[in-house]
Amino acid sequence: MLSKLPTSLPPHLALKFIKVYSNSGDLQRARHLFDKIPQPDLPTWTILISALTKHGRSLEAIQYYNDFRHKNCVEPDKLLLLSVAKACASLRDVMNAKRVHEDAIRFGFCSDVLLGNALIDMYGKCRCSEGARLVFEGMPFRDVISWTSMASCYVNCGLLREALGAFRKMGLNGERPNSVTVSSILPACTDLKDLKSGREVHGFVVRNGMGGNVFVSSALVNMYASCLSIRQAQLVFDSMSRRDTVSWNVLITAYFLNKECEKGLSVFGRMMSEGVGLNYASWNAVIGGCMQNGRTEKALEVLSRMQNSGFKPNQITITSVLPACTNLESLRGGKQIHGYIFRHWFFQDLTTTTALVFMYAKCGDLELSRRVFSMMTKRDTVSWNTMIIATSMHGNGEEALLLFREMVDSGVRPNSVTFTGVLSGCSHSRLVDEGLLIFDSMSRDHSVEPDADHHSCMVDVLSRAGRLEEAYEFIKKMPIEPTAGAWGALLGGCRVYKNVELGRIAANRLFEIESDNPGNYVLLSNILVSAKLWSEASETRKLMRDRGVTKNPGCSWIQVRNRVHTFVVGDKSNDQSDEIYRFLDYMGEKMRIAGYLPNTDFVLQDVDQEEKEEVLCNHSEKLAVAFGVLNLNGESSIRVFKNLRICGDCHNAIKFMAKIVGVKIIVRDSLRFHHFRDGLCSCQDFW
DNA sequence: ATAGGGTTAG
Repeated sequence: MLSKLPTSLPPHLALKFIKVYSNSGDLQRARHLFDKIPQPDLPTWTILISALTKHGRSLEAIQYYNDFRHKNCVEPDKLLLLSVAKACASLRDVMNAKRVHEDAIRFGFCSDVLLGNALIDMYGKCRCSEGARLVFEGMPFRDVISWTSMASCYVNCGLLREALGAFRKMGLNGERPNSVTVSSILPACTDLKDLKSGREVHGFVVRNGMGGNVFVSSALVNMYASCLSIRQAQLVFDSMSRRDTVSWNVLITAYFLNKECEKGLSVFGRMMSEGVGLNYASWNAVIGGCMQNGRTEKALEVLSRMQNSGFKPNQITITSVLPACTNLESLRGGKQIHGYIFRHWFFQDLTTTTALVFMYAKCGDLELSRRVFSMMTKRDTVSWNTMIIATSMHGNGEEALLLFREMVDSGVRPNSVTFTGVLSGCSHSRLVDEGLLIFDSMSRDHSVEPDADHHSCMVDVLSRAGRLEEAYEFIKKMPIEPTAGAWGALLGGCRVYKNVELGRIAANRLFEIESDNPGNYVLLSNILVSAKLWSEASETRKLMRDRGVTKNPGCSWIQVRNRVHTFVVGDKSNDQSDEIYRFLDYMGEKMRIAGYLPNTDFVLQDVDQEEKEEVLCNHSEKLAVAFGVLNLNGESSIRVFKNLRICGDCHNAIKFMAKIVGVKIIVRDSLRFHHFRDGLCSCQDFW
């Protein structure tokens, strides 16, 4: 068909054909025809560009608009600018948004309410409140839509107080808010947890009879759930005359946010039995809600029901369930989800990719974590933070510092989480001076005020480097009340550097502010035992018993094929327990020949030397490592996880084992990852 | 012409 058309149509005919093709949605042909016209006139440009925008082909619309500007022979009309403004809004394209605004001024459309409103909306979607305000303030006449768009823009930009201000001001300026205004403004109250303003808006809704609008009433449910209580939210929900899927979704989310999983699930059940249509957000609200409340199993169960109901997990579903692999440290499951993400092109999404980076890091594979991060084309504060935290967890402080520099250089603003990440990296790599410099630069260069966590990180930086007196001085000079984190860091340092005096001070503070944490009693007792202060050590353990505090049982686990195998000290319940102990015996001989000396400091009981060595050989981490080595299946590395800190003797023994067996052994304890390879550990024995 | 719900880091 196309080839039979004459190559150059007379202009009026070309316009007619482009119109026909555009209206029928055949934009390929419309473009084809358009491209052949040597000098299109204004109506032709306008028809094509507005058709492209209307059919969601915003990128092409903007390209043609830039062509149009380049040729510079015709002036744009209002309709053309309106279309391009819409295109910029849908792509959140600030750069071209500014061009449209410029043209509107240059060609004298500033006083037009219709175009002005479109420009405000465009800037709002682009999250550029300055632009929107310029347009808004330059308008000679403003209607409800101008005010509503301005308020929406403020909400989009996170300027919630300003949004409420606009709502209040519009009444004074003689414009009455409508239901759209109200449903735009209520999320501001919700996010601010501002019950007073929320009630004020609710009053307005009642006085003006807007309660029947589902947008408005659903927003009210959300507001009450966030500002007052789930009960009040339920009351508003019950009084609604009309409810749609979104209203139900709001209620479900509210219950999960309030940690009432069973109620959330039962609302979801009612939704199904009452025949309310479910959509993706409904499923995602339940799955995400379960995940947020630690109900991983339930989340996975709902996920499979979702799939059985004909909903394919979408990008948000996947991002919600990915932390299941992160928390279960299931590298296998995580890789499967990565495959799904790859096949469905979800990897373009920042949130999803960030969750992937974190999953790989927490599952012990920093290399894959880096690889995913390096492929990201756009990075925000959270994604940079995630990579920084990932490298810090693995003890690569230098790399964390480099990432931090790169982040700042690329113009992404660090927040308080960034600094917790960087500083903990410094503490794991003995970067004391660097840590101090970063800490000092926080408020000066980045306007982030150091909080209690940052101070604790600094105590950790100093303590881990053995500068215990300085760490103690730092605590004493802190402008805020030192938390358990700060004293805990000092106590940890005292354990490594065997400082009884400061250890006692730190522990005694911890026994007051964190009296139920068994770890503190155990740490002090360990310090006292290694100083041979047996009776004081047993007093500490007595104090712990008297207070009813019980030691957390240490346990280690490892995933082999599809199963997680868990070990406690002296465990003999594994199918392969006999082999494990035989293997450890055999290893023990080889290790001794290689120069390994058992470090019996780590045995608490006052027993004789031989017995102490016996006790050391059955620590859960050694059992899990042995099991991993026995079940290598051709892998060159194994990953073991432990709930408590790795024991010092185990740390030493695993170095020897990695060398003798010739594999990479990765152990994650409660504080960080240790990469054992060829007789050395990545933490440089600094843990 | 302007409107609501589901996702990532400590």
